[in-house]
Amino acid sequence: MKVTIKDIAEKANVSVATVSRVVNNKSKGVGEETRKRILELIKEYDFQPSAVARGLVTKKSKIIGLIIPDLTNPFYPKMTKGIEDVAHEHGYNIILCDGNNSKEKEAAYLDFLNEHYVCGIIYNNFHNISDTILNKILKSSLPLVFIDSKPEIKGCKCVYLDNQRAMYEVIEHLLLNGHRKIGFITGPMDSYSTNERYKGYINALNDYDIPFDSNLVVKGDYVMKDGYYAMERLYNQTKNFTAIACCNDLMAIGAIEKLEEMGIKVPEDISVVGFDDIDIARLVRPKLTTVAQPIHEMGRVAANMIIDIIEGKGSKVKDDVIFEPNLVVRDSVKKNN
Amino acid sequence: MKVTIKDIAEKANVSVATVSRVVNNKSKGVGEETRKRILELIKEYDFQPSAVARGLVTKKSKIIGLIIPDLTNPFYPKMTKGIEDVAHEHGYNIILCDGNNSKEKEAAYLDFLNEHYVCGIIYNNFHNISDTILNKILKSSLPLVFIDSKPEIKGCKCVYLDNQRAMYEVIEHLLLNGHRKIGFITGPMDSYSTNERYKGYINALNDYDIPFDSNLVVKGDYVMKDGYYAMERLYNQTKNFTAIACCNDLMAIGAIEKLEEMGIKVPEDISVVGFDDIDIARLVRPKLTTVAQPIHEMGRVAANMIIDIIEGKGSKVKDDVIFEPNLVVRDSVKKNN
DNA sequence: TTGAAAGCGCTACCAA
DNA sequence: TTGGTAGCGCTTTCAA
Repeated sequence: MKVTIKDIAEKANVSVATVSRVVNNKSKGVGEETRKRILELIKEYDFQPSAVARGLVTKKSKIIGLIIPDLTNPFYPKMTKGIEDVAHEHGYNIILCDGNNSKEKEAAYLDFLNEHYVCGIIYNNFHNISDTILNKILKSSLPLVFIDSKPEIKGCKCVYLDNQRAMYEVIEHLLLNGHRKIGFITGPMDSYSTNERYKGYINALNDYDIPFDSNLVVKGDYVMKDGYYAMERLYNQTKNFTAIACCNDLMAIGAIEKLEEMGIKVPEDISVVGFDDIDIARLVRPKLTTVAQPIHEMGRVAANMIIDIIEGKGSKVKDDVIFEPNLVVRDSVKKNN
Repeated sequence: MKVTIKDIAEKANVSVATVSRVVNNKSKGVGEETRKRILELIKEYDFQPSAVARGLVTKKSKIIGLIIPDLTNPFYPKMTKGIEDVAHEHGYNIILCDGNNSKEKEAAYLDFLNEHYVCGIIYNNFHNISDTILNKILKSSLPLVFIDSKPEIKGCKCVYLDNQRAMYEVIEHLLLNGHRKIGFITGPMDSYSTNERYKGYINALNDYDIPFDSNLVVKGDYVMKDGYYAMERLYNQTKNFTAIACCNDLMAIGAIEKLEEMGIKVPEDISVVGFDDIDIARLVRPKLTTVAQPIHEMGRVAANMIIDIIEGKGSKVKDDVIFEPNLVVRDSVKKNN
């Protein structure tokens, strides 16, 4: 049987109110003598206050909900670590929800978190915010910070990378290395970051007077296998390219796998660039040229934001925190000039 | 303002008890007419019952706590996915706690979970169970399943790999390929799996009449960086080896990185074997020979076990479920004979 | 079929 | 400095 505050109160011959006071470290209102006695009892009986009962009264908790698209993409664990680090520094815990790349599951998790008195949500939505989800968000008065995306909700707090510029730099890098026909493997087209990256691709092409060719663009899904199949589809559509930019590293690696299987050498025959700079990027051969996101730091910032909002310091929190990309040049791009 | 069961009851002109009945799908005790009306109101006002209040009464929840050592080791996300899959099929949610390779944090999480009425815990302890933690476990009456370890607690439920045999097969493979001086990079020596793997190493050596040389054994910590430094230390101790077995893939990859940096070729000069068969293993060059754990399946089994226990079918749950390893031969071992 | 009411473990307010 | 107590939102038992 679990020991409750009432048990401790009885043993100590005081009221539950008094025990509550020492449990919550209210400095005043408890005599030194009494406090000591209660503290001892708490230790002796290993009393742990029920967070549930407490939550029912206070409507608060020290739990932050975190929704991410896919745990098995190393990008997200890294982000999660950043969030967890500062959360812990401030005494908060994280409940991690893996949306499994599914809109429905994300929505279900949103409900779940709302039912459980988390004190805030950090939301890394994979797809654009659907009406269902938007509705849930607007209805809920929970503090909310978006990470790795910028939904079109006025006044919402977001931390994200300048994705457009990032992809622009990738394409520019390819261009400057003499590539003219550049394939592009996207993410899901209804995702914010994919769209931004796509714009970066288009803009760079425009700025360098390269005609856009829709045959060079093929849709992917951010997982490795999909990079493999996207590569296959691209190759069936056209063989007229010397480089491919991918919307993430996982797909780039999948694409390279396919290319190798077809006897095509990277980067000698085809150059490939990734996105994210996950650990694997520097471990595969050729080492993957990619663009790094300061993802751990982004996690830290998001966590600080949500905690500020939770603790009533929301006014000093900026709406948008935008991070700059960092092109990491390795060995998967050939100099063509 | 959040709408409560009381609000719905008022709008529907019934008692909260009746609303509660329809919310909980109690088939009998509510008139068809009433039920319909309430259901509509619930939809209209988007009523979500408070899991917290409910938990306070029932002392149950649909949340399973999961403690893992380190999210950034791809092994654990994979396991987590397996667990989550089954959990979701049964209407349970996972609250994921990343112990960050720290005993203290694990202990803190154990407390955290106990305070929050999770209905069960799946625990992947990194280090051996300390007395503090053992105490917490014994005191708590929560259903508990250990995964990826077998603590010495009588009657505890565990699912794990036959680690000893797995490493035996690794060493045997090396031996059969003509290696006689085999280095060994361990995990933390107070971890169950490390110890078992170490025994496997020793046993194989014995069975093949290879003298044990303590200079060939060096301690690691299961992270990539540590493989790198372990390799360095090993090399400083002795240069008299042709192969190295590592207690996980991450360290194997770190070790290879160090070897390459020193101008030593894998596998031509030194052979390296990993453990776990995470995705990266087949992506690095040379492709890593390693031993696969059916980790997703292990997660599924653990989840099924805990749910069975939670739902009172604990008697049909076996104490131990042991999985067999699967040696995956790739390109990181040289034939020396 | 329905309602009234107790009570889950705690916090917070008011009174002593 | 302390205690009494209402009430958080729900489930559950008993009675109607």
